[in-house]
Order: sequence, then structure tokens, then C-alpha cells
Amino acid sequence: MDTNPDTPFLEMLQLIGLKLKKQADESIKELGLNSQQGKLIAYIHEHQEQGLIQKDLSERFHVRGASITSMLQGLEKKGYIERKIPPHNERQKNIYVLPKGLALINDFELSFQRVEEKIVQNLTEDDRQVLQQLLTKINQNL
Amino acid sequence: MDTNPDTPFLEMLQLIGLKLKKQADESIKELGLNSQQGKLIAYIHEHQEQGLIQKDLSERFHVRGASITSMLQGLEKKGYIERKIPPHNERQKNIYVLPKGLALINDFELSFQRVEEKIVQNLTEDDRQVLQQLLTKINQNL
DNA sequence: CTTTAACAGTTAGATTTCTAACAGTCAATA
DNA sequence: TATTGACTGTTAGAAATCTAACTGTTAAAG
Repeated sequence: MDTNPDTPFLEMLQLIGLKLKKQADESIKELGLNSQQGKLIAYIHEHQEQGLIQKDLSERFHVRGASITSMLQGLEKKGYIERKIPPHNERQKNIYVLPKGLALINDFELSFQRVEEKIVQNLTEDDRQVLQQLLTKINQNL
Repeated sequence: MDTNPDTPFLEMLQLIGLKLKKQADESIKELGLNSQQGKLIAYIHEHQEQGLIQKDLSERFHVRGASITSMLQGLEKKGYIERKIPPHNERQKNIYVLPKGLALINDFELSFQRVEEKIVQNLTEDDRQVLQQLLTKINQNL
């Protein structure tokens, strides 16, 4: 099961991304949502006081506007969030976490931190700093 | 557009993985396939002499058996590959690239290498070696 | 002012991948 | 050798995300 030797970083980074997504999904499955939904709710909660709109979520999570519409409709139907058209701009919708969503945020964060811990478990403090710098550089290049 | 400060590596690695997938897809879209299909064909070509079966692909690409069935059915219908039941085991199917698929492999590899180049473009040789080691360690931890 | 273009979000339909249930084949073992 | 369990692949149907076309709102330009 080797990897293509000509694109080692592409292969490795995509593989790690895939594994992380699976583990994050698995770790919060018991809460009845997937990791994307969990991150969405947590992010909304952190930014709901600043007039957060769907466009922002689309950019932050790198998914299409149509996907955000679909995700938020689902979360709204289940009572985790609400959307309100703000007074000054009827094109937009501001998004807020409802109590039912709020109750889960701590659990989400804990689950995600367990995955984070797995990533860094065998890395020294130096390793972590170097890695953080390298990944930041790569992310900016893309 | 900040990231969750408590899970920086999880966020960053998933973000990079997402961006890479999009860029790889974009870079070979003109060939009428997506990046997953391209990697599949290239991998089949590299291993078809060793009795490659669908199970192997499922493990290598970290997707379910059902997904491999679906992908290969698509590629077979379009004439890129063929599947043959080997003489000694009727449960299995060996997979081979057909000329129509072969003709695209060089283009795939070139496209993927352009993305690879983008990843490492601002990294020194030392950076690359360190990063390779750190990612390998992380991948093994997951 | 009116018209036009840009913006925010939605819908419909396609694609990709998943899970669960299943069929057929092979290997172990009783 | 008959049975049972493991293995390989397929099907059906669900879920997530995409593209393209659309509605309505706001801003810019004539």
C-alpha cells in the first residue's frame, strides 16, 4: 500500500485530512450530529453577536452557499439554531444558536479536543511549533 | 475568520485537505474526471500486474467497498478500465487499465504535480524534510 | 429616477460516498 | 463432506455537497 512517490505531500495531507474527518465524525456521532454540524454550531455561537450571515459561514467552511442553506435548514428544523432577517438588509439572515444547540457545544469541543490530542500525542513542544509554522505557510500558499 | 484556538491542528489540517481536494479536482476537470478517479486509474496502472482487487483499493483510498464498486462501474462503463474474475478465486475481481485510461495517466500525474509544487513552493529543503517526518508521525498516530 | 449589476439566499437535480442487507464463494472444522 | 463463518463484491436507499438557474434586495451608473 505505498503512496505515489511523486506527490508525497499531496498524498499525505489528503490522507490525514480524510482520517481526521472520520475520527471527528465518529467522536460526536453519539450526539446525533456530524462533525461539520458540530463545528457549525460552535462557530455560530462564537460569532453570533457580530451579525454573522450565511455568506460568512460559506467562506469560513469552504462550502457553497447552497450547502450552507441546506445545513442550516436542517439545524433549524431540529431546533438547534434560528435565522432572522436583520432590519437593515433584507437580503441577509443572521444566525443564532438556540438553547438546545448551546447545550451541546461543550460536548463538541471536548470531542474535537480528543482528536486534537491524538494528532499531537507524540510530538514535542518544539515539533508542534515547527509544524504549526509550516502548515500556516502551506495554507497561505494554497 | 479565525479558527478555533483549542484545536489548531485539527482545523488547519482539515482546511488544507479540503483546499487540496478542490485544487486537484479543478486541475484535472478538463479531462472529464475528478481527482479521485484520476488517482484510482493511476494506482490501478501501477499495481495491475500484482493481482490488484477491489478490496485493495478500498483500503488504499480509505473508502467503503460499496464506493469502490460504484466508482469502478463508472470507469468501466466509460471504457477506462476493465474487471476480470481471476481463475483461482471467483469472489474477486482483478482490475486493469484500458488504452483509453492509459492515455490520460501522464496528464493526471502532471496535474497532481502542479498541486504538489504549490504546497512546497515556499519551503526550503530542510523545511520539507522536517515536515515529511512530522506528517509521517502524525499519520501513524491516527 | 431608472436601469443595470452585484449580492444573499433558495431550489432542483446531479454526484459522491455512506450504511445496511444481501449473494455467492472459499476455508476451517467437526 | 456438510456446516459454518469469513471474505469479496453488489444493491438499495440515505446523506452531504455540488452546479446552475432562479427570486428578491441593494448599490451603482446613466
